[in-house]
This record gives sequence, structure tokens and C-alpha cells, in this order.
Amino acid sequence: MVLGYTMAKKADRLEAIREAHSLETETAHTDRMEDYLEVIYELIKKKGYATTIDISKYLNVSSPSVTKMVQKLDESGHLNYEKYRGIVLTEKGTSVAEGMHEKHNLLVEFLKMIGVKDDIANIDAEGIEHHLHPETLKKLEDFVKAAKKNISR
Amino acid sequence: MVLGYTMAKKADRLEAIREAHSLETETAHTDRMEDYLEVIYELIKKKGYATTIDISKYLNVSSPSVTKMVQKLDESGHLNYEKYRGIVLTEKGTSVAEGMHEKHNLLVEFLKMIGVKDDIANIDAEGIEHHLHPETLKKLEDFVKAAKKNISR
DNA sequence: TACTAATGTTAGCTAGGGTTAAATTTAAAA
DNA sequence: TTTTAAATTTAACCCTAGCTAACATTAGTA
Repeated sequence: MVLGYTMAKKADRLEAIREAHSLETETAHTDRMEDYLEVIYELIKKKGYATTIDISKYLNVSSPSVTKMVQKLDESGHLNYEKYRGIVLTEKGTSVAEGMHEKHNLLVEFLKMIGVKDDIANIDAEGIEHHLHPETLKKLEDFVKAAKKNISR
Repeated sequence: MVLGYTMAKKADRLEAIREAHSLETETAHTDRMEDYLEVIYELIKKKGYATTIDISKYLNVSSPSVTKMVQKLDESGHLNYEKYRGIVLTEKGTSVAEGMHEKHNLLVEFLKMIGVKDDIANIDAEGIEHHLHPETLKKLEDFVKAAKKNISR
């Protein structure tokens, strides 16, 4: 019985990998689109608008890359884009961006909590935030909340 | 002063995003290569060899994709590949794969610890494991160790 | 208002990783 | 041993996202 259990666990590792790579996320948007939306959202929040150059600066890409992605995000309904004029996030785009923002905050909070330095926490959060199951987010949230309570107790 | 601090934090968010996307990782291998190496490693560990079909199955890709990537991993020195004959991981490839394996284990352990269910923990670990700074891994490791001690206390 | 600088966009190309269809090699069965 | 089936590889293609160079538009200054 113990052996059987061990075997099952071993097989699970490969099964788990398979499941992880079979996810039909069907999100209708890519990780990269999320990155752009997040930056656009933060820029608008900070200065009221998001220019091609600023977006390119914060994503470390060229301006033509930005233009291209912005056109794509316009077509997918995440924002409204008028050539040479500007960008406005739609409700859809805002909702995606806010989701990223919250995930990012939660992750940074947690990482700092276990002692990761600010800048590294931010970098890692940026890398991780695309890949978290809602359940994981929920548990992480609970954990952070509980830990905070413990500290203040 | 308080305002100044707040402003700084707001600016930091965008700066953090910028840093995260400017990383010159210079790892000489991509995330996808890591995925393949991990699966190949697990397959070899489990059955002694890794076939094209098995790899394709666990990564949910077609067999031509596997062949192509295996050729690439051969050229990069992560494995030795002989057409129609088989694959042997080199030291370099093994070391990358073992690194992934360990990161994966650590992440799953942590996620389960905070209450994430087994299968989801595995899926998320798979998504996250490419994006963790060594410092973050270290802190996470410390955290898990400490938590374990607490439980058994 | 006219001219120049800055910003934004288009065109054309690259690399990574994926796919299907067709060809090859290996293995198994008659 | 010949024939057939399964596994593997090659060929030819697609898509995402990036880049540089060239072009267009807007804004700022003389």
C-alpha cells in the first residue's frame, strides 16, 4: 500500500506537468497583452494618459512594438485607440489591468513578508502574476491576512 | 514628507515594472527549453528513457515540435541526441533539470502548506518556477523550513 | 505662419516555438 | 524475410512579438 502510494505520487509529477501545459486558458488575451495593459493602466493612473514612448520605456521595447500591440489591444476591445491621438482603456481592459494590479500587490506583499527585498519582490511578482490560479490567489490572500493579524496581535 | 513617500512609491511601481522587463537573464536557455528538460529528466528517471511521443504527450505539443526542440537542446549541449535512437542528458542538461525539479518541489510544498490543492499547486508551480530570483527561492525555503518546524513543535 | 524637433506609425524583416502533411526509419507480425 | 504499422523526422508553413529604417503627424519655436 505504501509502495502503491509512492508510485502514484511519482506518476503524478509527470501528470501534473501535463495538466499544467494543457491548460486551455481561453482567456482571449496573452501574457504580453496583460503586461501592456498593466503599464498603460499605471501610466494613466499616474499622469492621466499613456504615450507610446512612456509605454515603450517601461516595457523596454521599441515604440513600433508598442504601436503594434496597442492596435491589437484596440481590436480585442481592451482599449480604444486613435492614431496619433491617444489611448483609453475600455471596461474590459481596465478590468484585466486591475486584476494584474491586485495580483501584483498581493504577491509583493507576501514576498516582502517572507523577507524578499523590495526590488526583487517587484521583479518576481511581475514574472509570476500571469500564472496563478484563482484558488492559489485566494489562499495566498488568506495567508497574508492571517499573518498580518498575527503580527499586530 | 508623507506625500513625498507616497509619490515615490507610486513611481516605483512603474520603475519596478521596467526593471522586471529589462532583465538580461543571459541564461543561454529559454523557459521552454527548461520545460522540455524537466520532462525529459522526469521521464528518464521514471522509465529509463524519454521518447519523442512521451515528451510530446506531457508537454501537449506535437512530435515534430519535440524533435525540433531536442535538436536545439543537442546543439546547446544540454543533451546528446541521436536521430531515431534516443536522448541522453548531459551534465549541463541534468543540472538545469534538477534545478527545475527542486524549484518545483519547493513551490508545491509551499502552496500545499497554505492550503492549495495538490493538482492546482502542481499546475501553478509549473507556471511560476521559471520566474524566481535566487533570493526569493532562498527566503521561500527558509519560510517552509520554519513552518515545518513550527508544526512539529 | 513656417520650419524643425519630437513623437508616432508603417513596412519589412527576424527568432522562437508551434502545426500539418509527407517522407524515413524502426519494430512487429505474417 | 517480407510486409505493415508505429514512431520519428523533415519540409513547409503559421503566429506572436520583437527590431530597424523610413515615413507621417503633431507640437513648439523662430
